[in-house]
Amino acid sequence: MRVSRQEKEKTRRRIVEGAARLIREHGVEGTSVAEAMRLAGLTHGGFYRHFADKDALIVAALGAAFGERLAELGARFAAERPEAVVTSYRSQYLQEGHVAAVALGCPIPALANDVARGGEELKAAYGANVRDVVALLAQGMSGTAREREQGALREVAMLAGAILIARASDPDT
Amino acid sequence: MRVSRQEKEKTRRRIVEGAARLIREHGVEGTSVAEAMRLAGLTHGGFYRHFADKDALIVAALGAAFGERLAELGARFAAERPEAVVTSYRSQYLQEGHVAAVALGCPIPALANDVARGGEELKAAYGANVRDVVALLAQGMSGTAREREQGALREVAMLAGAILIARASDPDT
DNA sequence: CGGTAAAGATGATGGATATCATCTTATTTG
DNA sequence: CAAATAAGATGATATCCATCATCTTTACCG
Repeated sequence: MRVSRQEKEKTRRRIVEGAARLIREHGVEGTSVAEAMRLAGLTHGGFYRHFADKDALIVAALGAAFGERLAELGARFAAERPEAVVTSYRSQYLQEGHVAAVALGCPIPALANDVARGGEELKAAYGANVRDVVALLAQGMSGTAREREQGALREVAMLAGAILIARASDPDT
Repeated sequence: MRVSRQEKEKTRRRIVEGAARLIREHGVEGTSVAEAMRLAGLTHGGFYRHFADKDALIVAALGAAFGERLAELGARFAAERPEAVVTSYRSQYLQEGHVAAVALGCPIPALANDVARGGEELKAAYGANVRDVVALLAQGMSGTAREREQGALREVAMLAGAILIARASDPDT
């Protein structure tokens, strides 16, 4: 049953947003096309009306996951003084809630291994998005432009590493 | 063709050490039992003479990967002043060579996502090994015991995050 | 030293999954 | 408004993989 153009667009969005959660929680290999479609309320059949192949979905889903996160960070800059953002972001990031909420959490730690083992296109998208996050966060740093960039990168690496390790360990560390 | 007891033990070691490389490079799901056996010069058939199931191999391989790393760190403490170890470890860790050498590199970043999505047993093993690494590294820190532990943990998180991000990005960041 | 059991090989089996083919039904478009 | 077309459903197909069954050969135990 064919649906209208806008309906198709909404469907696509639903698929991508669902997939953005699935890949963070179960990984790229752990996410099947059929499951992504099911989560969007569809069957596997129509998938190729929206994407060339599974890889294309993954790239789109990665973008959506970063989009959520960049919006969150942006909102924080709109609401607080820039110098306060780094501290508040860090304390929110390191909360137990974020460790548990993989599916909606930051994609930098959640997808790092998957992307590292993925194709060039995926790495390019991930890298560009990481640079965006770092650039945003650098606005809340002090020092020269270079120092702020370095500081933001170091901060992101530390935060991502901490979440990664926390999620991969039993309730300790 | 049955082999001697020592031969079997050597075979097992070969399987585990090969798997320790494979899982770091291709992930747990990306590593097949058959491939691990092939890398050890065997066929898939004999696998269950050595392990109850694939999970058991993964746990053993994880332990082997951490073993390599702990030995490396230990050797560093034997060769340098404790205060020098943190700095030298960091500079070696962050080298381009380590980014490229996933298969033989530190398992903390290489396996984090896989372990986070794995079973309890795997997480327990990972967590315990991370604690060992942190405890060792803490010997090269200054301050109270608590501060040294905190500093080592922060250092490990930062290093792992940096490698993770570097591997998941195109040649930038 | 002979019988038994086990290491490893070969060859199923069953389940999962990406992708393709086809069908139905509704939207476009001329 | 009718014909063309496309969204989504159902149903293959082919591949990969973990695990099991069975066979051969050789180590080990009595």
